[in-house]
Amino acid sequence: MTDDNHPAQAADENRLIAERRAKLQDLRAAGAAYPNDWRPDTDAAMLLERFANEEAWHQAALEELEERFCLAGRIMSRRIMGKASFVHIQDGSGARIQLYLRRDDLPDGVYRAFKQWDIGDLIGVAGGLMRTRTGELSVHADQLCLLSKSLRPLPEKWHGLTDQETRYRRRYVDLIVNPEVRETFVRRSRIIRAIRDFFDRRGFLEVETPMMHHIPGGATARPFVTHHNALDLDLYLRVAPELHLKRLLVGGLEKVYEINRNFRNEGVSTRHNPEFTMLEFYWAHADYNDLIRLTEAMLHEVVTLLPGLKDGRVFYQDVELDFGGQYRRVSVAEAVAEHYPDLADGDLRDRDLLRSACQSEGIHIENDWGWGRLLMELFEHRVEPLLVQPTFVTGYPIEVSPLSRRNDQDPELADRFELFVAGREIANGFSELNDPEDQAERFADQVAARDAGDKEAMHFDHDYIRALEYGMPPAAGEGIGIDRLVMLLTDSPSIRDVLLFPYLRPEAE
RNA sequence: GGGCCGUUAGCUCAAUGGUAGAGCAGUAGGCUUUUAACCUAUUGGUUGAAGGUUCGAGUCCUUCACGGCCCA
Repeated sequence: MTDDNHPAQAADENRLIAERRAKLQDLRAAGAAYPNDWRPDTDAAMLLERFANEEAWHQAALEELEERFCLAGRIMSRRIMGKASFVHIQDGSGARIQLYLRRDDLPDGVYRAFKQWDIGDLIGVAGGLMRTRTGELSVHADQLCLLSKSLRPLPEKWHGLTDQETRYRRRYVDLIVNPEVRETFVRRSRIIRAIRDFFDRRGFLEVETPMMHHIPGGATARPFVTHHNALDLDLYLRVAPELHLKRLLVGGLEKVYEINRNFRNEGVSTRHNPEFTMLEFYWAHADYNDLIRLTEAMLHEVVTLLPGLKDGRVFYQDVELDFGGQYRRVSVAEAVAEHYPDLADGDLRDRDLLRSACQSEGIHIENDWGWGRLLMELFEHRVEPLLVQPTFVTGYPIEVSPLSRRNDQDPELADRFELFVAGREIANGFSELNDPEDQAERFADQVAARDAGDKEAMHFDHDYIRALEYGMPPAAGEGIGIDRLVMLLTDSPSIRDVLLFPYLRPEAE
């Protein structure tokens, strides 16, 4: 910081801000700049709800009501008509209520001071209620004070703030002027609370495991690297909590869940943010079929609890999604066979045939990929986008499932599923691999893939193997992308719309 | 990473290569039940940044920054 960045003399200061800053100086001189002694006893939403009935609460009834109300909110609009004014304030409830200010009904000098205030200022108001000619419930003020001066003008009242970049960078302004943004984040909070409640009632313990890992693991993804100064040690931000949560299964915490941030060092898009929120839960003495049933129950409950969503149905980008009842189940092989008629059932494990199928689809492939990886490429290419209604996909190849238990009948497949909705992966769950020797071999395969250049492949986690060697109960575990789920349930086209502060490159100087 | 589009006043937007404008907000005045209040007057610009072409660039060209959409 240099001298020309002094807060009172910022170089980019424009005239509008300068005018308001001058008003603030006057307030400071009067010793009334930033008081903290106003205590509202209600809010706009409560008043609008309580007095919603216009017939019962007509003007005369409101006048007889010997009740005074005290509110605090932000000035959103003003209509000054000489010795009386109308003002709309928006308060912490998110609702707006009109104030009627009449010079002769306010203490001396207050009305004159009010005329110096600006849209955006935070004010306190007290008074009785009234209804205007058009029937709008209004607070007839007999007390009024300025609580916090706003130096920066708010966006225009009619068009508001529409520039996407500014909305994401200045989310605080977006929240003030775009009510649906507030609604989205209220709903996000409700969704997460409903999920916690669902698991708590079933005896799951919410836990917190490390964000900083010596060995990144639990997912195939590139990690962020950071550095611990005192220990002079590089650390990785976690890509998944999975391996720690399963250590807890070993330790006897047999039903655990964590809702927290993961960090993946990959591109940024409408579906990817470098940090994102995952629910992961682990359940001893259960398998992936139990997870499928639990997931259905959870989603149905969450959707039903959200206001305005009945019968488990929700509209996402004009498509109706049905989260009620039992979701469709299909195996990877079935789905691929259905959409690639040239491939017969027996071809789906034929590496050469799958390679040529990928090539004719224009899919980039690597030489060392086995049939499992190739099959998944075909699946992602043509099937995934078509899975609009909630669908559980099962029968995943072991090759792409390094932490899953092998299927008893078919050791090349994992006891695993993924849930797709609106063409997107929402959940990934499987019966856990608790055989330490099998797990050690699969880590070794991952290390070999790493050495061959796959930067997303996992490291060998010796302590995790040691934990398994103590004996992990048979279990199933699942991860659900909370941001993607919230996108679906708030009809948000971009992940940035469900993150309060999505990642953006630094602003240009 | 690639393609397309965008960036002009605080906000929302105009402007054939030829004097940078409007609405809202602001400022001054009027108005004691308004509803995007109204009436009168009026201020406000490094056109994202840097180069280039041109007598002349918001507009055309190049590079860069940031964002949006699509693709990988």
